[in-house]
Amino acid sequence: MVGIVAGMAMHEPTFFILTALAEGPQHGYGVMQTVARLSGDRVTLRAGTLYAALDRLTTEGLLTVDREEALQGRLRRYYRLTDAGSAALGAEVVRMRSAASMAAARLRTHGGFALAAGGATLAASGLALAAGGAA
Amino acid sequence: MVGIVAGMAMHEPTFFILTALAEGPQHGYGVMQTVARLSGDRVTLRAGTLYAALDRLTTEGLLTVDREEALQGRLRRYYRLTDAGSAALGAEVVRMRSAASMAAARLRTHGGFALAAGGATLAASGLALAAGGAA
DNA sequence: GCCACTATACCGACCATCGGTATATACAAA
DNA sequence: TTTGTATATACCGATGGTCGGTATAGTGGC
Repeated sequence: MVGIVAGMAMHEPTFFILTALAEGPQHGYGVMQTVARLSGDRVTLRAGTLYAALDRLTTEGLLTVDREEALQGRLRRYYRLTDAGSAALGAEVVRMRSAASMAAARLRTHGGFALAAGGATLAASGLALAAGGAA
Repeated sequence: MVGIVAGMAMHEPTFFILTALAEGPQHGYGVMQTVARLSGDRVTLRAGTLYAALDRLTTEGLLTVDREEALQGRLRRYYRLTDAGSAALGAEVVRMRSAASMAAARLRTHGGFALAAGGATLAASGLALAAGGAA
């Protein structure tokens, strides 16, 4: 079973969990807060989603347990990205960018519609991303 | 004034169906082929996924039936994006780009892993890792 | 006659996510 | 004191989009 990467797109909560951990190890509850912050409170992970995903991603080899701290009897389990996890997140970034530019191009040819409300911002971010990728 | 979708991320097949229709009306089977072509055969829609999605998106107001052609007794139902559908796809493009740049930035600060090497190399390494992990 | 292609459509199964709940500790407010 | 909120992990049933397969039906090739 490949599944892990192979081009299969990941769901948004999964993507945000990996993104939250990309900067360094964090424990579950910290991931929950980071994801909320990163997404501007748009994605608020449920406990069920979070811990199920952490277990699943660990099994898949994208995450690993960094360390466990016993804080006043409460357990704090820190997770971090494995190399495979970084690669998977990186591949997802590439996939998202290519899909986004494909859709944007087709929306443009369609005519009338020009990327609602975010035209300038979108173009700017696109150029910035292109520059970053090329550097 | 995006608003319509409220930020909920769509799944990849749904995204590709909207993208396929962004250039102009197509019938179901045509969408299936366009999606396969756009994704380089990575996303091959199953009949169940396709027609269920077309129905669902029509109910949600993102698609509408453009026309129906009776071709030698066979029905050809053409769908097209509504304004809401174009807006939803545009919003999704913005969301994907912002999420991608966020993840890329965090991967960079992490140090070890850099996107600088380029998309193709990155994708290749991801696939290589997947193949290795399968063993 | 059989198979592949076009074309729409239904069905059961899978699984990630959602929403809720349970557990336990600490600290602040009523 | 009791309640409520925040931290922190974890289980449970329900939902829903996708997957994989199948049904139907006409066309064209071998």
